[in-house]
Amino acid sequence: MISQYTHILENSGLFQNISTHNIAAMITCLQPRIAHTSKNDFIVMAGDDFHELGILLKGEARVIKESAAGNRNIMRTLFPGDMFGETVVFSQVNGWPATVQATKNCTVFFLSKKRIIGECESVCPWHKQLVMNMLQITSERVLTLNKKVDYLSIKSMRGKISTFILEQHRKTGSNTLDLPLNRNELADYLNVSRPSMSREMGRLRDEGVIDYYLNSIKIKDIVALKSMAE
Amino acid sequence: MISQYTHILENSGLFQNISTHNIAAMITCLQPRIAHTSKNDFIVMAGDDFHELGILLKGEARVIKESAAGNRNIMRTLFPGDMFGETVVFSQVNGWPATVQATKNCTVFFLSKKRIIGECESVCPWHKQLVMNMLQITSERVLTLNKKVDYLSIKSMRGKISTFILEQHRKTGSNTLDLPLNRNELADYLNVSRPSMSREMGRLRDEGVIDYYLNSIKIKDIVALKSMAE
DNA sequence: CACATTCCGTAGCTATAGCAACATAACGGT
DNA sequence: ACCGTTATGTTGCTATAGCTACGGAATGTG
Repeated sequence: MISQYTHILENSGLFQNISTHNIAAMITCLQPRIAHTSKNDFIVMAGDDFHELGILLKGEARVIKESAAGNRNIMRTLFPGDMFGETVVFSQVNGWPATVQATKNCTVFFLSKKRIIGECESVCPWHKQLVMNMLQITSERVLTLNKKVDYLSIKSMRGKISTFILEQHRKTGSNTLDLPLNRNELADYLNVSRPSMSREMGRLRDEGVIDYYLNSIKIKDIVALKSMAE
Repeated sequence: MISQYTHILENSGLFQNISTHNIAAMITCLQPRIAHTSKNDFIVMAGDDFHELGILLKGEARVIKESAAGNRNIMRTLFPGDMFGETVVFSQVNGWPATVQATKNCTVFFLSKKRIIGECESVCPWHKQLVMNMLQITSERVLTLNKKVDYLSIKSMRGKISTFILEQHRKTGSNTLDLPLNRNELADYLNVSRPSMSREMGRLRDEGVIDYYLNSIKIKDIVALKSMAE
């Protein structure tokens, strides 16, 4: 029954660095709740008081959030192995901030907060790894979000572009680098419009600060580039 | 020696829901490293490979971050009880992204990642609470950052203001509400300029959507307000 | 009360980025 | 090589928000 899904759990981050064999053994101890949800049914509703974390084992689902204005937005689409609710479960928020709706028939693996922390430490030494994984996942989420806030807080187009290029430069150390995103994705990430971004990149090129062709960028004047990033 | 600081640890979030008495007992098991740093000395340098989390017990320190352009920015000021490095420690980042510098003579409490997770479960039942606290702190940080990203992603002035007011409205349920921030702080939070914000608020008032006086706001046309929030 | 200081509202000017629309270049499949 | 599709570059117009500066209100202090 569950054992057929261990390979999915293995790829879910929560169980990283735990061998397939041990995952199978842990499941007994974790006492997950397995739920089957039909297409279009709700897995969790916004506002529900719910103290579990979910991992989608089979099917497909959508995380839907209602904006302050009352619009429903699809935040992300879940595929087998994806986890949801991990942030809410460990916070002291009283209700789920989003709705999860099955878009196909789904099988979902629910874990209670208490079980993750470990009520059976003596029996199950892998709990420590589980907790470590959980901490790692949320910590890295914090770092990602922090970086995103950094970018969004830059007001000028120039600043955003330059900072992004410099960041890539720092990672590779090279003056020629490949953008990991295409123009649309980059514009989305920086929260600007694509044409405006292209225009500004063109200006930077005209001024001899950078050169580029498609997603390959060459830094020609790093001093100037740094000054653009404020 | 350390015992004089237990009341500070008590207020640090990491030790919430653990009694003063138990904190004292835990310290033996956690084997913290206590460091004394003179004014202007560095507690941690950016790039250091460091696997501990810090809590400032005495003194004052600054978290300084170097921007992509090479500028040094003061990210925050630490006071006794404040924790730092908690995000980095549990992620797989190889070096510290910021520098922590003492601005007064400091006493710092360092805890290793391993000790927090707990190497001595049988002896110390409070570890679970410690881990819970850690998870709660980072989870709530994720939620806060998510909210901030939401606001920053709204492009129009109107959208930002309306969304913020609606959010406050949802919390209290009342049509008259007090802003928790003054104009400068609000403008900072929304990452816009104060005069532009004031101007747009004035327009919303002229159009009969809201009314306000200083930090007290009255929603006059909630339907319109919701439509402004997109 | 007088005074300083902080906070807030307002206005004019300007730079900037959004938007829509179109042109061109890369890509992928047949 | 052809064609359809997608990604990218470019441009003109316009709305929007930034910036600076200033005046008035509120608050705090001696």
